[in-house]
Amino acid sequence: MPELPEVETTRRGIDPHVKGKKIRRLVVREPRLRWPVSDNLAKQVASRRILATGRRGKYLLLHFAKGSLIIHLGMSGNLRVMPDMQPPDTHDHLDLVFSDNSLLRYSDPRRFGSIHWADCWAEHKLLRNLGPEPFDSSFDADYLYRRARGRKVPIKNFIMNTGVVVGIGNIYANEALFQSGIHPLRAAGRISHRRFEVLIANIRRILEEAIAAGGTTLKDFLGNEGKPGYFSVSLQAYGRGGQPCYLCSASLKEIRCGNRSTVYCPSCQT
DNA sequence: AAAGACACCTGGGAGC
DNA sequence: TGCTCCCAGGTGTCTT
Repeated sequence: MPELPEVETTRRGIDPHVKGKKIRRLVVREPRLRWPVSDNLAKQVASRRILATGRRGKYLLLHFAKGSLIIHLGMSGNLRVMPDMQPPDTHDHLDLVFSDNSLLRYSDPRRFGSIHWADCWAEHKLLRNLGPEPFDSSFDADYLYRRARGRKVPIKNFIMNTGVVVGIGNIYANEALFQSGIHPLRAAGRISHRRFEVLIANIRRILEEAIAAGGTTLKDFLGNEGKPGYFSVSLQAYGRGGQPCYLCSASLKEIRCGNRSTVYCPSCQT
């Protein structure tokens, strides 16, 4: 369950191995992903050449001269490049086989991921209403402050809402709020402009550090080289419920917020 | 319109 | 060993 840094790590890992490759065929062993893999997909990608890779939020993009593949890894998906066809494992649902016999293999035990064709990716139903990228200059304190006016939703839910900003999953939402000293249940509309500046700076720094470390490994995630990410050693809040706060030694609290595990320091985060 | 609950699915770990 | 229960990185959709 990749968050943005895991998706970006995957994109950077596969990029040199898929760019310029021509697709010979698409093998679909299990079409029952979050949405059924379209019957037309194999025909749509056949004989096309991948010109570039991209990412929008947690969606990974493979761009062709005309059209794109939109891949989401869900909670447990991963992509690996293989030099030639290997016997598939239980959850290896798709292979994108290239003309040189190398392939890109999609694996996803929980099948929460998806793959779609789009003539124009930015207009695809799943992507067209997404908020800005966290590293985009339009994602600033003015923007967040304006969007948050009148909103009573907890700030943690607010920043995890992909219509507000993309790419912030549960782990990094916990970390960003901890490092910003903001209580996860605080109403989004009751946060000052100044605190949004701090929050945005922390979101960016944490995501950058996680990408540099190759993502966070919990259970399922492996980079495309099969190497785990190393960011989990830097987590200061997530997974530390009941343990002492690194800043003040108070016992970190663990609650449910937005139906997800949420850890915060009752003393540092207000 | 906004907020919250629920759904999808498999696997791993805890506890008995 | 093996059963049952709970939890997990996401996010679209339904209900209040």
